[in-house]
Amino acid sequence: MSTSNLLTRLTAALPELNKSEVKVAHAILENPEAATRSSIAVLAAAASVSEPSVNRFCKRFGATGFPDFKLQLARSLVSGVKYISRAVELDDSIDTYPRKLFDNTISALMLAKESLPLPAIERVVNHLSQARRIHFFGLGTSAAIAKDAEHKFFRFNVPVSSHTDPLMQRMLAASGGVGDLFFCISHTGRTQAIIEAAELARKTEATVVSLTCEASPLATHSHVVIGLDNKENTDDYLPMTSRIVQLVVLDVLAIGVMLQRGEGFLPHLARIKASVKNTRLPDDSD
Amino acid sequence: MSTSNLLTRLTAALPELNKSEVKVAHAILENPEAATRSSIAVLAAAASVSEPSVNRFCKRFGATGFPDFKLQLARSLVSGVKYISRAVELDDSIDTYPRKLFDNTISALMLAKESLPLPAIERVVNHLSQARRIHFFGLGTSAAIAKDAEHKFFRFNVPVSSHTDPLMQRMLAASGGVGDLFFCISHTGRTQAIIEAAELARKTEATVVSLTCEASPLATHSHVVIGLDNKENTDDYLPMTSRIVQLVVLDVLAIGVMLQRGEGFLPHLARIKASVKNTRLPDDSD
DNA sequence: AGTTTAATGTAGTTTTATTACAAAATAAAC
DNA sequence: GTTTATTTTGTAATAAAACTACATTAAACT
Repeated sequence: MSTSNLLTRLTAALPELNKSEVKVAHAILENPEAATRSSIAVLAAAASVSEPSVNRFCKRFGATGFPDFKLQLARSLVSGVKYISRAVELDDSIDTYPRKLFDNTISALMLAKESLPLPAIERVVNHLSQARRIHFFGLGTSAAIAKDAEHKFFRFNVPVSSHTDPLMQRMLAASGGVGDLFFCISHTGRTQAIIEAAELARKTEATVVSLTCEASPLATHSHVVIGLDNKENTDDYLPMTSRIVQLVVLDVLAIGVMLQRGEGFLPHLARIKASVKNTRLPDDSD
Repeated sequence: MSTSNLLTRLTAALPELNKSEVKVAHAILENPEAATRSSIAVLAAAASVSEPSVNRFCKRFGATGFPDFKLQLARSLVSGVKYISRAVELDDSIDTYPRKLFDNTISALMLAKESLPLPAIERVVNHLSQARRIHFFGLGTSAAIAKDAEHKFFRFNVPVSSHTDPLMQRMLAASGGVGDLFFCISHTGRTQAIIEAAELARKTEATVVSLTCEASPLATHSHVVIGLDNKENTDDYLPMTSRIVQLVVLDVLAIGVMLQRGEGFLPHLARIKASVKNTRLPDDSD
């Protein structure tokens, strides 16, 4: 049984559906709660399609029929994610847009979880734990992600740096050698500065890894690619969900490296954590 | 509608039911999952009662009929596994830990969504959109969050900066005036350097806002606090889910400001987006 | 035991869902 | 640009499921 949220799947599949199926999907997304209580006739009318179209729609999504589909839908709604794909509107209020945003992020994560490129992740974890130096490259929004990655990976006893200056990136890339790992982060995979840095690094003995969108120019210049197919609405002006997914993927990589280090490594992490204690006021719980 | 679990109600009501109703209840409790997928005929047979008995049973429990009852039952069955938090273990493999991590992040977001401090968010949005200068302060992991916030808020036509240097933070804080907004980010709310910066800023005419954990020292030094009660296991050595929640809250704030600016502001965002285009390779979709 | 009341089942009706097939629309080939 | 194949959608008939009215049985009380 699929563990992912049915509403998420519905939204994700939207572009691959035919006309009447899209109508049905919209009718359901419009008011999922009501859909669980409607008969097939009512829903068909709401979507202005025939009843068999609704039935076919249900089967397409793995249900045995309409009643079974309603059941799955009801289950999905319990998880609390109701505002799938419903973009924030200009007339949204404080009572709606915060939850919508959380829901959108949650469903982006659910979707990403289903299509995680595990083999690529595994290979990158191996590269990361064997690297003698790690360089995180990112520009724009990805700069913050690179910075975050630096903060996480320095704990693994490897020299780590993050760079947002294209010149710096080029120079470092050109001087890469065996054991150097260049980790390029780009939402689009089309940012020229990053691509050029990756190209330069590829001419050396260094390893080039990228976290970007599948089948992009950056991807072709990398040894290993963690491809996240990004359905984010780029009309939204503010990059949001894609960034969160990337951050969680970096968390996954960090945990992967930690697990490779094994139990013997935990005291080291504990020491790092203890080192921060002095900078904090005492806590009742500690 | 009753929020309590249907299965619990079923068990509780058991002694007050008639013979055939008890049979039905037992048949359902025997295998609730199967019951949600059975027809009234199948369930009646399983309980060795007539179909109308099953129907009456359903109505007795507040349902409009058998299908509605099944829906409620399906809902009850998932509610138990709502916020599963599965810790990563040392013997986890590539097939388990990435999904666990995503699940943990997802449930952290679901949890946060339920207890969003909406009034505080609203007030902070007002402060942000009225501010003449915004300064994001963060140290350690929160430094990356501050950087991310900077990237998001500079789009609103306000001077924004993020600072990770405690000295810089103190100097800026001390020289704050009317219209200055100091936004302090700290997971624990106990990092001394940040608290001191907040104290300094409070002595000026500036506004101090913090995104931190409720009832912490930093919180007491702020005009407005967005408090996220953080259940993150700090034994995990790597800060993860709390950070994501903070980022999404910042997304919420950014959207909030955007909504206040209204429709007339969208062209401005479009211009910023267009300005990045030249740095990218052409895309087939554009 | 007889009567009343409640509980359960039977059979028929209505609603709901599915299937088989035909019409329409779209895409491909000539 | 027409014809042919393919896909998509709808119509109508069928089957399944749920519900209702009523009959029957069982239990409770006089």
